Amino acid sequence: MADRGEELYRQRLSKLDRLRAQGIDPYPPRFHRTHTVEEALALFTRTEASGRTSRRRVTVAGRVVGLRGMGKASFADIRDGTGKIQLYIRSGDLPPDQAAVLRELDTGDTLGARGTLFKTRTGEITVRAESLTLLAKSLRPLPEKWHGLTNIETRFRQRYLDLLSNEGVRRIFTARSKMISSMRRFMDSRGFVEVETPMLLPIAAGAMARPFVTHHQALDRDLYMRIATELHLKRLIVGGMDKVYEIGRIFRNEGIDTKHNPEFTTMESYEAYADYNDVMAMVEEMMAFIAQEVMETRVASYGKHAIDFTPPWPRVTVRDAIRDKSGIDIGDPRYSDIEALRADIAGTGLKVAGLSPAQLFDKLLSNFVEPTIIQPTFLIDHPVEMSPLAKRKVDDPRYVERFEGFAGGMEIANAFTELNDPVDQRLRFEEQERFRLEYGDEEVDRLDEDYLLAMEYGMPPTGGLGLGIDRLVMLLTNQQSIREVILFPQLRSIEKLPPAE
RNA sequence: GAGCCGUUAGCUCAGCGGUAGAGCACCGGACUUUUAAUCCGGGUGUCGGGGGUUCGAAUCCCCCACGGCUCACCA
Repeated sequence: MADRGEELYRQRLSKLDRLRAQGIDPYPPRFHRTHTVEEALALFTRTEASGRTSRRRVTVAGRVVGLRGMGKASFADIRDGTGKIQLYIRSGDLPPDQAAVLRELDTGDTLGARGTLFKTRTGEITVRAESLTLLAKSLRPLPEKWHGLTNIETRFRQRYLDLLSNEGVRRIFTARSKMISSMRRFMDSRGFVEVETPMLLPIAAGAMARPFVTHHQALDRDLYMRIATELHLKRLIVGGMDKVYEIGRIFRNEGIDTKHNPEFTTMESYEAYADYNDVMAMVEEMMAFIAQEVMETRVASYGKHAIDFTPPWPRVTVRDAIRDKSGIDIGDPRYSDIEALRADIAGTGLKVAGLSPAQLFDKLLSNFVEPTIIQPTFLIDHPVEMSPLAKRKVDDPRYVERFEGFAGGMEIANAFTELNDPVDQRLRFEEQERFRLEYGDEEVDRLDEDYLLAMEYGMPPTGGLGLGIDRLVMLLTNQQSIREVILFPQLRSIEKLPPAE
């Protein structure tokens, strides 16, 4: 970056020199303001309303985002985290030793100002500055004030510029923060205990995904970044922590697109003596609660749609949904031979060569069903092959007690009545390992002996939940790309190539 | 991983085979209630990188990098 904007950069460096020559520290260590911008504006409004004529004195600070010189007077707009206020600066009002501050001032600088509040002829609340303190000189120009910063790559690579110039971006991340707080309040109020479990693991299990590999030098062994928090949370259920949840980052070594980032945030919860019906009811309530608290409505605008989170959400079995949308009944006895199912799916034009049974079911769901689900809906009772950690249905062991919550065409929740039969669990993991060998499916779940050991001590009947927070934020802030709701989304690094010979 | 589109000044963009442009920003000057301040003067550039075609390339062709969209994989 140092080779760009060289001219502007040099100009500002020489301003630093001139300031220091005047005895002004362009980066002083501290500055105490008496009011935030928001507080200063409120103070004036209150004073004015009470009919008092005395002018209130404030000290405010912020980044200079606008500068209008008028000869011996200047107007500067400064912005802090709470808002924007105008300064009216008459050079004659300033102490002589501050003349250089005004003379060398640029947009982008951080400035402190003391002065009295008044309203200009055009009705804007303004601080008439008696004293200016330069707090941090900026050496780089801000993005253009009118069009702002729109280049998507720059917005993500230099997110601070995006946040400075695009008001809506700040709102998205404020909403994200509020949603997570709101979710915590909801879980805490129901007696859940928030916990933290390891991110570096000897085996990446608990979900179907390809993991990142890393290496521990002292142990001299490879470790994996977690792909889910599931298995550790269930160990805590075994240990008698009956209601636990974790909000945290997980990592999946897969493609990047508008709905996927390699690291993303989930909330997983496990509740002893609950089943998937209880969890479904909790998810409905939680989503409506968060939407109401953060957006002050249960109906979110998403693209052309209005998504209504009000409970109860429709419940549709996976079998019915697939049959209605694709005409294929995965419960047909003919499909006990998986090749018959493969042939029929191929008949719809989808590519199915080499796919495992779980991948075939997923293909049907993701192509025929998921994109059509706009309003919040629970798809329930998945085939056992897709769900190695879920308990089988008592009346039909080909299916499990599982649900996925969909809205806006995206999966946002995945939950089941947890499998607590250690013998069946071992068989399921072994079946997954067979799928891995037979179909080369790197994304099947992995056998985790340490987890099986925990199960063998006995886990009570438990309802578990995984919820994608990034996608939830997308839905509630009306964003079509996951990169818009992650402050620093993954991008390729720019590597400078040496000049060709 | 594949296809399509894009990359020009600090920012937002035009130019698409014949001397590199505009607005904002920036620099110099005028201006004591402006607010996209205004007025006068100034263009600050490896046209993403490399190679090729051509008398001549920002412009046409090829390769590469990065980004966006669609698809594939996934949540």
